[in-house]
Amino acid sequence: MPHGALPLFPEAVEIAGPVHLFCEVVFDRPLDHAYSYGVPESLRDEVAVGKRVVAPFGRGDRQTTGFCVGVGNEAPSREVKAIAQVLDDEPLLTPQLLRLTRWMADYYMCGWGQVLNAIVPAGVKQQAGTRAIILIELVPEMLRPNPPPTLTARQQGVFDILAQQTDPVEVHRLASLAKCGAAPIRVLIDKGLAQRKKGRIENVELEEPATPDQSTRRSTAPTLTPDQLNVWAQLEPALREPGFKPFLLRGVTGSGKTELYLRAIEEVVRQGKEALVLVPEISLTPQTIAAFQGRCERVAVLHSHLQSAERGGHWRRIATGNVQVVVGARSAIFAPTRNLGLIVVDEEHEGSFKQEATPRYHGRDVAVMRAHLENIPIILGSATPSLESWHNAQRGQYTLLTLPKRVEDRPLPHVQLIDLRHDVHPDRRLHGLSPSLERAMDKALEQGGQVILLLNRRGFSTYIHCPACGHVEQCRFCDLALTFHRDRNICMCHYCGYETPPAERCPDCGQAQVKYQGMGTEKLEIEIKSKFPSKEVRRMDSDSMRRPGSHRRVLEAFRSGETHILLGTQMIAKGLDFPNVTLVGVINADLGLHRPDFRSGERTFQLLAQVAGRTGRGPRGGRVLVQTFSPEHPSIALAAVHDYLRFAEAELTTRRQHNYPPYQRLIRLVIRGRDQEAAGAYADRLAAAFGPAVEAAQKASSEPGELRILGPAEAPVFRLKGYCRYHFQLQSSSSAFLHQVLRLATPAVRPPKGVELTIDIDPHDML
DNA sequence: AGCACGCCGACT
DNA sequence: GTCGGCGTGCTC
Repeated sequence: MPHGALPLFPEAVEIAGPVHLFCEVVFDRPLDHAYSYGVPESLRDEVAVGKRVVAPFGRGDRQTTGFCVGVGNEAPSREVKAIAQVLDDEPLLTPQLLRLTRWMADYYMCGWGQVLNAIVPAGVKQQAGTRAIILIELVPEMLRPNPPPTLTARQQGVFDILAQQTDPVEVHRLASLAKCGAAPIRVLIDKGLAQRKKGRIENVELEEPATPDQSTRRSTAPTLTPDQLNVWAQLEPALREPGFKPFLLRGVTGSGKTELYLRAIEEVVRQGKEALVLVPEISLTPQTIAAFQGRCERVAVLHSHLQSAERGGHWRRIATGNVQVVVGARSAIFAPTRNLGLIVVDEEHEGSFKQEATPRYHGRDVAVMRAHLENIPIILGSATPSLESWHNAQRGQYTLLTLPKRVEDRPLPHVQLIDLRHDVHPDRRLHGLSPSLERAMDKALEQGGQVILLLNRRGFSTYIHCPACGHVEQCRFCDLALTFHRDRNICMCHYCGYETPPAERCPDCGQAQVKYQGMGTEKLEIEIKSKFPSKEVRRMDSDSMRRPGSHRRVLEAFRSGETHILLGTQMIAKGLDFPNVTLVGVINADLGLHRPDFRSGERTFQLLAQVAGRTGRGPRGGRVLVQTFSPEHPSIALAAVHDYLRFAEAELTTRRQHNYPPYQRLIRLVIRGRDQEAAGAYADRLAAAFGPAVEAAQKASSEPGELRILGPAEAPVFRLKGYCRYHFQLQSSSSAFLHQVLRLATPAVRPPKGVELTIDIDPHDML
């Protein structure tokens, strides 16, 4: 029956016989379509789109959990089985999320059920943090027995209490309200006057939007700079009416992007809608959170370290419309908002938005698709936009908004490149600090400033090397050198986590004097402490930040001025805002540059720009010293002069030359197996299948598709976690054509036992 | 993915 | 003779 239509002859509906109900179910399997099931009479009131159901699936009719993605009464053309159970009281997904995940399954080439399973938090599926309760309500007057049954005084008391209630009451509460036991309630139900209803309530008290201290709460909005006003003038109209409007907000560090996000959020919240803010996990600091909580009521923060019950609680609060602003990392894009009005993706260029497990989605790209499906504006913000987004802005897909200057006209810091080929220590040994950087630190500290040092490598030494035979200690499972961690006296593989105690002598030639070479943050810390013995030094990397709260403690000590020098990995490059930092030193800008990855130049530029932005945020100004062996490299030279535009232009030119994104689409296939022969043979079989698949795809499509296939080749790191790995790179200007070729080629050539094939759409990690 | 069916090799 | 390897195909 169409929703809202009243039947002309109510009794006619009754005699139309039982309307059979059917539902469509998707399972957590790499299957690309839904399966139809019948809905037994007993479940017809419970079944609903977005709930999970249990159904017999496969030859053995195994009871399998799946998501119901459709309900209807049109009988399927084939015979169907019936669902056995409905698992959820309420749908776990909104219609918008169902559409979004459907798109993801197609685009990222995996099962719809796999996507759904991955995005619904475990705490929601287990209904952790809630418990089932029984609610009692009166039977509607028309349906009560006639004549009315006689009631005892107790039963009448319960009845009267229920009559006063507007909502169903929990049994125990009802008993205490009526000052009786369970018996009179049960009798009331038996006599047909009251009925039971299933319900579910929160078990745990959610930490309420951590009431921020009064100083930050409802902090007043600062006056906008002329640049900000200009951006706001373009943003505001888009927030006032529906429509998919993507914006790319490029604002140099310290230019006040966050203030614009906040205004935009306040605007949509005022309209009674919700806002969704995606930030990189690493930026989800107390500082960031406070910025949002200070200006918005009812903020839900989704960190990755939430307990599953907490996460489930937030999800339910969002689903019931009790949250206005959701702030979170990648997976927060799946927050089940009811009436979304705006999406913000901060630090849009960050690689951590890409998930490196199935479904291998990119949070920013999913965000853009969600905004499109919800018909709402989206703001992608960055000081150094990804070239994908930049290209989209250049060709008018996104509206470009620019904040070219820092607030209060503070200059961007002066960046000086130190050529490590010439600027060496008098003793000729390689130190972390060049003489120039050491002098600059002396001066900055002397004047009461603070120093941040970036070294994007954790551990003590990055390789262990025998000077006699040249042997380098490698991971047993990977083609990678082990890093020595002095704190824990262990050699460790940073890819698979393999650990082994340091060898006394070279395992190859028996020589006793193995050298611990290459500089990591631990070694740098020791060097700094010995060179600045009177100063307080703190290190921040994933090793020293293991304990909960250590992050906050280190940052507080730095903010208070107790710590003078803060050194660390890229963890310290993002978002920190300390006005007293007058010097930033980059120990080795080249570290990421020579990786076999077409984005290495982009990443280097972004990292330098980010870390440079950590200084000069106060009235005292600041400077940046960047140590490098390749000062003429465009990523480094242009970062030094804060010239994103020229960098983007240069980088886009090379991307075009090599048919890399954003000009062409890229898909990477990785084949891995413990047995090298089997993996290699499969890679060859797959390669042979591409020819016919391309031909078939060309025949099937109207426009001629082109495709470049690189591979099979050994992956840059051939052995990883004990697997031998081969890979392909497929490039084409048409994403649809790439997908089509893969859909034709891969089902025909299935990997043998022990070999796995991974399809990575728009890959980031190329190792 | 998971499971059943089915067709070939080395064991009680 | 059968147990069990894995390639193949299907799952409403």
